Amino acid sequence: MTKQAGHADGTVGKAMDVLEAVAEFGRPVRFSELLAQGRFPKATLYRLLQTLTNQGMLQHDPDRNTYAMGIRLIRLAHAAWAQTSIAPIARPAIDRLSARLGQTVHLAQLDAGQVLYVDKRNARTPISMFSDAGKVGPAYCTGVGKAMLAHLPEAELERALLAQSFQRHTPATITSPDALRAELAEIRRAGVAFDREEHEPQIICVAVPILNTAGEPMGGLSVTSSTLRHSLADLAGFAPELQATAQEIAAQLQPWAFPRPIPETRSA
Amino acid sequence: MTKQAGHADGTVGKAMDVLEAVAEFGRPVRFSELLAQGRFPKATLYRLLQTLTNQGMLQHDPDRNTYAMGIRLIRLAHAAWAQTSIAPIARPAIDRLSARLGQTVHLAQLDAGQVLYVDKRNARTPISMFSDAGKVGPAYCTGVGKAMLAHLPEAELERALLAQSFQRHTPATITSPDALRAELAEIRRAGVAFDREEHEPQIICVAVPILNTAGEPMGGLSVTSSTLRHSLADLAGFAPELQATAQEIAAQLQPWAFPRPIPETRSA
DNA sequence: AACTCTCGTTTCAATTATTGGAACCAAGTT
DNA sequence: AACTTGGTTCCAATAATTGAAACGAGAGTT
Repeated sequence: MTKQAGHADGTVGKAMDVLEAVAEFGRPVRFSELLAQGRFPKATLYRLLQTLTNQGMLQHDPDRNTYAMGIRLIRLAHAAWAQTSIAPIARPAIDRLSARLGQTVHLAQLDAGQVLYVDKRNARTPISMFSDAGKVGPAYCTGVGKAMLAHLPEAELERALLAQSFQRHTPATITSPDALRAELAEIRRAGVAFDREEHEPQIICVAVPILNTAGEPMGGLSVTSSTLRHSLADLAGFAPELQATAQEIAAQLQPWAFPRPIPETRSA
Repeated sequence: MTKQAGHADGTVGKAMDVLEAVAEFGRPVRFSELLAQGRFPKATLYRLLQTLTNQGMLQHDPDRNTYAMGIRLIRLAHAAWAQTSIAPIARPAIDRLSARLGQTVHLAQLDAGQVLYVDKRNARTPISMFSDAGKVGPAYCTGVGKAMLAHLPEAELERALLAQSFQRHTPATITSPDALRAELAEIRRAGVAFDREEHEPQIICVAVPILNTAGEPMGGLSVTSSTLRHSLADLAGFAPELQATAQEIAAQLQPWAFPRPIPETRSA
């Protein structure tokens, strides 16, 4: 029978699956726990784990019989962060924006139709940590998500839309592709996107895309607040500053000649 | 660097090699550049790259025909961070320490006999990022490394010692297990460890372990400086503050037990 | 235009690794 | 001692990987 669509090519695909399974646990995990997920038969999972451990991608604690993320993986992740994330480049600009606005600022990138937060600043605790960044969220109901989706080439947008769950989180959530398309057109026209309590009640935000010279979205930048402290109109007032910062970042981005976002499916 | 980690077992091993090769370039890299390394025959390398790209571990820029680290790795980085790191817990304490001392502060954990830096503060640029942290270093010739090794249970110390390269970096580097054992005994007695230009010339540091109630080292904390600015005696003056902070962190650590449950970040 | 050189992609049969059911072992329970 | 749970190993059928070589697409060059 055919393998399930999406991710399953070769041994490598399976190994990456295992890696992610371990990652998702967020703690050292036992063989049997992974086995219970039913992703792979016993012997296969066993050898996969062994291989990954040999490769230093996982670490095996022989006492507790648990597996955890390995040092090599951390090194690679570090490299990925430094190289393909726009965060290091955007950092100074975001520092300034955050200082000037004194609001919560998010920097995100699009990853397979989802929003990956790569940096975050908060007025109260101006220290940015990776523990804040790195989180993944939906694109269809967040400011940065919609801002980026709005500027995606048609073909890629198509794929991205398929990846959306359109789950209703609040009364304001956009729950259909068509409604989202309309919203995206409006965002494209206005140049800014708003999150009108679409993801969480009382949480609102204004966002702009960071575009390369080809007009493709390389990232998104947003100011987030709550209805208790700001109105949408207040947030709209931040838009010019956001735009300016986004363009500043975009300018820094060019020399690096970054690869385009969302590689995704080939052939099949 | 050449490949160290291993007998390339299976396809997975080779894939990881390719991943690391790309990482080492530190920039988007062409197919031919990787091919020129002679690690793999043309077709093999080609398919390996394709697989990794499909898996989101690499990104392919079709215009420039280059490969770069993929975004999926950043997600994994976040997981690794949340899972192996005491940084989120230690953060407030380190903030305070850094502010009070105005010196470069490192927070590290022991990982398979190596030092994994999980946070770093610098007086000049008080923003801590994963690009600073995430680095891996030797244990036998760094302050934090020795501080942690000194408090390892005998069995684990044994394993850790086997993982040390004892490579000479400077005239002061400790280059034998026996010499290191003696140094560790002294550190255990004194409660603090010094790096006396053992890793890099002119770089010195004072470090203390962060111990749990069982006396096992959960991490290490250090103040780093250079001989141009401080003497070892100066650094010794920081020791009490370091100790206090280490204990503060240790206190915060207890309630969380060992593996800290990850705050849920699910979306779909 | 024709030539050619480089770079990337695809083919295909021989080789090799992967697969996973089942047996096996080791500890802890009843 | 019998039974359960959790982890490791066997091994023949299967499916993937392999890589030399052919192929195609551009970019210069003559």
